[in-house]
Amino acid sequence: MTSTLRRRPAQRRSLERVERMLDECAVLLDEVGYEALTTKEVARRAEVPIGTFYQFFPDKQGLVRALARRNLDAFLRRVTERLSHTTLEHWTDLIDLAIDEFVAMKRTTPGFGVVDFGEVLVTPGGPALEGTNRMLDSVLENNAIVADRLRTLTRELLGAPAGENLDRALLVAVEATDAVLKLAFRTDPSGDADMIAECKQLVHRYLSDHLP
Amino acid sequence: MTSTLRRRPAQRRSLERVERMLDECAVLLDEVGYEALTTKEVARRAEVPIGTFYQFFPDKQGLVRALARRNLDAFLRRVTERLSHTTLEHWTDLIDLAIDEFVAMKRTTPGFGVVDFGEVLVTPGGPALEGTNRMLDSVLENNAIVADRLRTLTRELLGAPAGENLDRALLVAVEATDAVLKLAFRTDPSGDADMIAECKQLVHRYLSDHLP
DNA sequence: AGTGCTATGCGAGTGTGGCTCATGTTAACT
DNA sequence: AGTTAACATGAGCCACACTCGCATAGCACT
Repeated sequence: MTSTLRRRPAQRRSLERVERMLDECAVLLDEVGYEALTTKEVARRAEVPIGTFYQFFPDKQGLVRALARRNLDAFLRRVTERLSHTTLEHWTDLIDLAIDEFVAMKRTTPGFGVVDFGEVLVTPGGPALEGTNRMLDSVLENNAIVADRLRTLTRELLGAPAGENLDRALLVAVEATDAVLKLAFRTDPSGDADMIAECKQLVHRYLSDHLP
Repeated sequence: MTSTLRRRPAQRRSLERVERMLDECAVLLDEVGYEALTTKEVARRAEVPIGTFYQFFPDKQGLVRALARRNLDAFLRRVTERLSHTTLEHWTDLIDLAIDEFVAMKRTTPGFGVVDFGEVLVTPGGPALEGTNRMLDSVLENNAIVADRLRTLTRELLGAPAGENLDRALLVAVEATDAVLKLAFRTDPSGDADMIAECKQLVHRYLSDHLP
């Protein structure tokens, strides 16, 4: 995939700028939501001229996509980090750990409540004429990345099981988890605890068909 | 809830116009997606002046929300219709029937692939300043309506079971189903059959904790 | 230090879309 | 026929996404 950025920031200054823009994008998303987010305001808050903004991001969606990507990286890093301090008894522990980490990020990482890994919006541009929307593709890909990582971890944990169906099952599980957790946070802005528990239950039940 | 329409069309002409606008909105969604959809174009295709458009719909989101609502009504009607021709053996048959009908609508109803019951987008406007987004609320509500209907049907089918947990469980199930089916249609525009099967499996497993 | 040359920084300006509102038209009732 | 209220209309307003041509900074070589 071609990078989500137009120009990859080479020098320190540019790199900081890109980070600042992503930071401000995140807090603005929390403040006003995706639709009301304006590139001008992001640029203004990050103290970057609008022209420069467009040197790095192809468009508004590109900005949000880049943020989603950063969120994904952070998530995987945090999960890996916690795994290095923990010994898992059962594959269900892995699931629970991942869900807990996701929930923690929902609560603390700015903007994560709105975009997490990318599913803010919005539309597959059908057989569209032009400018078809890459957003959903990126969700697909991002959730697929999570699923892939989980598969690897599961393999490591359990020796070497897994028909090819496991891949699909994990993807389904990730997608379902994503949706239910979103529901949990819509129901209760701090994350409905009962629903989070239900989410774990859902995934455990489902995956027990595919794992020991 | 206050109606999604500004003015309820009283006369025949107005009613037809509103229907036409929703129809054109649906096909446009398929053609260009949500972001690229313009109110001007919807109005133009429906042969309705833009001013009149805004007599009925509060804004672009209101239009899409109204379409989502119409989709929901159609879905419930179709499910009810099919139920009247079928005798269910088990509650799983109900689930399967609902899923099949949803899939059928994804395949045939214009715009349904993009908005179904409303989750096109987009954002909860945080503690936003103004114009906070009602879209997600409407998803919440719409999926809750589906869940509620399913609960009633289940009660009828099984006599009278069900702790209060069943309500939550059904909501979770609907949300998860929605997400997985979306995945199935992203993976394969005509609806990945294996994934649809997995979806049923997911829900069966999960709900078997709450139903006999 | 000076001269050319490329990469990067910049923000006024352009096109377009969402939405309004002043005015025209029809219906409803007396 | 006359009065009034409801409805219809589209030119125009404002704000936003995004561009483009000029300015500046960095660098290489003399």
